[in-house]
Amino acid sequence: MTFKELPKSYEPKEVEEKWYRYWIDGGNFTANEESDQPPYSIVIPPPNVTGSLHMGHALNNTLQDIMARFKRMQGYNVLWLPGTDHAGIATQNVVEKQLALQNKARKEMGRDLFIKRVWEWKEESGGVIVNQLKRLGSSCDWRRERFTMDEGLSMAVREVFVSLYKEGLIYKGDYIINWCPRCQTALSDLEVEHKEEKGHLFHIKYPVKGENETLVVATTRPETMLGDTAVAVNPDDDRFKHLIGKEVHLPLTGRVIPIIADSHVDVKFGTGALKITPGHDFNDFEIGQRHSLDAISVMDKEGRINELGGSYAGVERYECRDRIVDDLKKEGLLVKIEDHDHSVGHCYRCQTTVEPMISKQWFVKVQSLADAAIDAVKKGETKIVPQQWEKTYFDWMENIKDWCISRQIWWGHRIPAWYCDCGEIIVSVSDPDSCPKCQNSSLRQEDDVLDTWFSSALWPFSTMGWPTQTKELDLFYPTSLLITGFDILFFWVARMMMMGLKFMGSAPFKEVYIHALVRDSEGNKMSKSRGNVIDPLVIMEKYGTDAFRFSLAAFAAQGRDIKLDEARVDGYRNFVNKIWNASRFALMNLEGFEDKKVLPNKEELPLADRWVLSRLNRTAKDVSCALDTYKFNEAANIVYQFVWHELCDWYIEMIKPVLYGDGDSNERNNTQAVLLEVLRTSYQLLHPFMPFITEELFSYLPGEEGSIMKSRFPESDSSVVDEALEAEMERVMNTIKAVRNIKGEMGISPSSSVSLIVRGVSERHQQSLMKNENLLKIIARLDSFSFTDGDAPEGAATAVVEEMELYIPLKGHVNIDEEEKRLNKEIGKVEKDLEFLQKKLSNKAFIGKAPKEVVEKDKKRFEEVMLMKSKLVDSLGRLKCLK
RNA sequence: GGGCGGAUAGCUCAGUUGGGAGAGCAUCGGCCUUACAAGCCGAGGGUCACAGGUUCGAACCCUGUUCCGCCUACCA
Repeated sequence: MTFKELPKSYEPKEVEEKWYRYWIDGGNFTANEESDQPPYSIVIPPPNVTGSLHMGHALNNTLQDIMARFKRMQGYNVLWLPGTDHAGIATQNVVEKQLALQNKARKEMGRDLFIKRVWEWKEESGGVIVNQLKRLGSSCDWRRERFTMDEGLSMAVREVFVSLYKEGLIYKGDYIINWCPRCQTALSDLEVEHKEEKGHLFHIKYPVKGENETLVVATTRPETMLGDTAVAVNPDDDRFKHLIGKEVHLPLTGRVIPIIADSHVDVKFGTGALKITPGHDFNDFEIGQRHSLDAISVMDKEGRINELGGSYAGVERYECRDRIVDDLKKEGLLVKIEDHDHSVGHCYRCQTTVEPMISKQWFVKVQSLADAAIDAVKKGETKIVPQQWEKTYFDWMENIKDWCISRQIWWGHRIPAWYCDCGEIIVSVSDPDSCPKCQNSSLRQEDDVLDTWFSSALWPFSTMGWPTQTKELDLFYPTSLLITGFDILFFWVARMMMMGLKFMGSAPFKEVYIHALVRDSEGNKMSKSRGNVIDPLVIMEKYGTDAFRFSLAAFAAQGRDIKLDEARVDGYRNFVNKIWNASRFALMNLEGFEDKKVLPNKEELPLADRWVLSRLNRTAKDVSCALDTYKFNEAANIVYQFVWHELCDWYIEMIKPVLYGDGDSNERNNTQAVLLEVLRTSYQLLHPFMPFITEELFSYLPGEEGSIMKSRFPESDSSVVDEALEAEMERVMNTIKAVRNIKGEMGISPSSSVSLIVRGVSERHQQSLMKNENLLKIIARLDSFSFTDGDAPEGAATAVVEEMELYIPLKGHVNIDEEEKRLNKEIGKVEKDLEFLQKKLSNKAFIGKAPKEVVEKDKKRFEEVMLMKSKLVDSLGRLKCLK
């Protein structure tokens, strides 16, 4: 048999491109709706079509890919369904900006032309993030890629809208909503970002009508006084009781408004008198409703004062604030201005300060939907991991308010409602030809489009063909798992829960894994404005995709944000390199290997081989277990530890004598077989994390054809796990470590050979050590290895491993002072242990109350350590005699 | 205001039923040992934020405090 040799170093780039193409061409990512394998499904959190890959995406998709590849290798029929989101406002903004460069405006173009332009943009640039996901190695079923504006998904949107409308769960009305004066659209509560800002509290005198008295109100937004329709005081506030029912002159307007009593007013805040502007404040709106006050909108859609603002008409809202303050000062009505910090709402797309406004909008009545969504999690139909997020989910769901779903933009699903001159509103899945009431055929469709999250709320089933009852839906809904960041728990997860339960009758996911946010190494959120963004593509380019993915997995501890430290990525790049070199070693040492297709009986194998197989099986079990519970960091660390420190540091070193020597060819063949088996299994364990290098290396293995993706994920064989054997190996390893320690501490060059004499060994251990003599000699670099029953050798360095005393004669270059120092150090350590154990064991309460096993264990330890100490002290005594 | 999370080695972080604190990087010392110097071997380094409590025993459970982060809210 001849074997391919590996190139000297791993070149990620070429390998990654090669294998990704191979996987795609081979249809390896394609789910099969005809398969009778158990289904496993994940829908991707669709990134914005405008987006480009950031760390959040990279983490999110790496974790999904790990699960997808893991489950696929376990024999599941995996569907990982990808796609993008049309991102209404964001996309419209992007295209508008492009148009602005050409001095064009959306409104001049007209709706149809603009939409056409957006589609063109989508075709050209919308694929960026998809390609970046591919670069990451994502094993999505790209044949099923969806876009929220696809025809099928749009149909689902209409179905849902019409159905909810008919049931009375969608309504239209005049309410106060968040308005972005720049985007010129309504926003839902969630789309408003609150930020702490330094502001002022203006104290303004409102003269009481017919009295020689003024009522002072405090406000942060004096410009809204133009829309005041009352002043409210607390009904229990003695200072103002006599004013309730009277009226005040609203300064600068000539209007007169009532003084009302409402318990919402906080006696202790400001002046205790609250001006009420139902047209521009959420609270005031509610108070206004309670007291049947008029709600006056004094601003236009761009945030300028409108004609109802009298002489201020046309003035921008903040400019108006200054002017009003000036004017109040002139009239002597401004009492004072205090500094006051408060939180101000901003548009999540453009950061403009939002303006609460009264406006005709469409809403979803969410209470009943939310109740069902709460139930599903309470019953365990959907499990949220880590569980702490359930509380957040419940909290939000329990306090949810009706969802404003209409947006005054063009890019999105246009609301399927048509208006007839006769006053009829037709809500219908298909475009109506004429009014069912008056037969008039000149109908006008609603201008507004739906919130993007309305369509993404349907994602788990609309992408599988709903409302058509497809095979995919049958097989893959509900999905097995959703992986997403907590930042869209409300935006998206909660809404998918509501819609899935409503329209599919079951929750869309069995489990939801919520991962953390990726931050910079200081712990700050990455953002363009902070300039601390680490571009995942740059990292992939520098360290390779596998190293990057492995880093993300290793960082992904549950419930904790990730502070990405590039040094660790560098460390995992070295790990990739290590794997490569270990493989290279193996392939260089396969001379004469005959593949017998089956592993030798373990009885025939030497200690090292049996040990590595035992460890390997344990590792396989632990990795599966960790992945099943979404402990990605544990899984990564377990396999890292095994491959580097057990396989490379110990096993490969231990088998070198067998592979290099000209000894028993059968023994060598066995070891070669074991080495290949361990490598193959390691690649399989690593594959979900590092798809590329493992596929590449797998292809070099003799006897392997086809993709590692199609191979079976390692299942642990518990009959191979052997604790006694692992203990035996540990004794050998500790012996080697003791020799290395003496050499290191005594300044003896590692290459200089020394003798090892073992005294006081038990018969069993002696046999085992003798069997491994060759191994000990080579790895510990000994020129002789022997046992003695007689006196301890003189002039030797000493160590104690279990019951064994180890002696290394130091011959001519003996350094007694050094060895004395070293022994004292060892004795010091041992004494500390003894002191601790002594204290514990002399505590009657401990002996009496602690479990027997624990007490026994400590007693045994105490004896062992006592023995060790006496041996070390003896050695020290003998050493002193030499002086 | 409410809620959640964090504080462990110089740095970044693990530590799930409470039983003598771990990793990687960094540091120090020694090695070109024919897979790998992106490596190998050895060593040093922690009153697990603070104060109480429960327990034979606490990084872990309970209470309180301080500092940091995030989410959320009708903070005029």
